[in-house]
Amino acid sequence: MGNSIQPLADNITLIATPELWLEGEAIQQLQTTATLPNIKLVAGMPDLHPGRGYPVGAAFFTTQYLYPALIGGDIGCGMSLWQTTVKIHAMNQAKLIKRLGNIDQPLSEAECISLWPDIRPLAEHMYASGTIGGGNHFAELQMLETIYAPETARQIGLNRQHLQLMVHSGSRGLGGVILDKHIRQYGHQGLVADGTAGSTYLMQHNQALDYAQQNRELIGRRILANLRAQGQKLVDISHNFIEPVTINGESGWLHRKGAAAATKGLVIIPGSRADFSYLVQPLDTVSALYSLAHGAGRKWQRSACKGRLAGYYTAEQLTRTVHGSRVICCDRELLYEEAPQAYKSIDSVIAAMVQADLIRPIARFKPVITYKVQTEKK
DNA sequence: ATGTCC
Repeated sequence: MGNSIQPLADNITLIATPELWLEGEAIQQLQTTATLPNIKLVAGMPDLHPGRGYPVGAAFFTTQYLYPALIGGDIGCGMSLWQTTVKIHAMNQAKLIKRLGNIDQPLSEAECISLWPDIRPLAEHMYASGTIGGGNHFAELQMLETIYAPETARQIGLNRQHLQLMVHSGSRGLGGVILDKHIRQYGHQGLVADGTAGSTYLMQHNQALDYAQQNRELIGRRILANLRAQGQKLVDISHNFIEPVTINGESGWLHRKGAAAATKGLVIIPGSRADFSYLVQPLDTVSALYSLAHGAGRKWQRSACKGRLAGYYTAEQLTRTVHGSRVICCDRELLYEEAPQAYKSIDSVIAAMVQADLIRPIARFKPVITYKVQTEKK
């Protein structure tokens, strides 16, 4: 095994199989980024795809220097998984959708505290609290489809009779404000981590990381409250952030951009809205820079989706999937941009990591209801 | 990605 770990250069590793489709531009971006000063090691995940200058689905190890632009605006973006007490057989889709209601408006401070009495202060960024955001962000009710590791599934409390809830969201406007300010002042260059600029960024980055995690918790609690259910958060893993690490005895900074942290317990990896999501246990991931794929990875650019799909599918048709799940999305553009056809098969991404001995699958889930946005655009 | 830009 381990045949899906491909060295692209002295300092670049790519986790991919021959069957896995990867865009040339993404590999190009990976190689270009690897030549930046003080970037020592680079690992491409099997969901690697092109980003704005830098690839998405990769981890970068630097010494001394931080590259805020590598992380991008959505600092702290991540995935959480909850086990809910919503009984599958006691609920139908229509009832669930009705109860879920509209969660597009930010929660007031009082609502936040009511949902989560132990919440830490969210400072001035209350405006987006409890909201999912746009783009590829979503909340999804799911049901267990296959359990691969019954003992682990039992230990963490996975329950076949009850729905699971997955939340994908980030730091909303906060991370973007931090990056914009930083880029205006210093551009895209790397900054010494313990210098003034570097340490200021790192402090703000840590706040955004914290805010993003709290916001996912709020979203989860908000949805559970609407469903009149309880729930337990099983997993919360960020895929856009920087953390200090020591690799081969050298201390430095691990930058993850669309790469899930593999050092913080189980990881939930979503497929497209018409595909499975996998709960996995990370194994030895040092070859992948302690990271894993964060999803299926885009196959088509956002801008190409409508042109490729509009002749075949109406927006209405895109609100139903092959799994019989429903997509709550009143934004027609987003329905096309996030169509399952725009993403790779999650099985191909998972297979690459299994073959590389990076993960052990624990269970997989199928979508029941995917919530994007309920409110019509003006 | 964006209490988003046209």
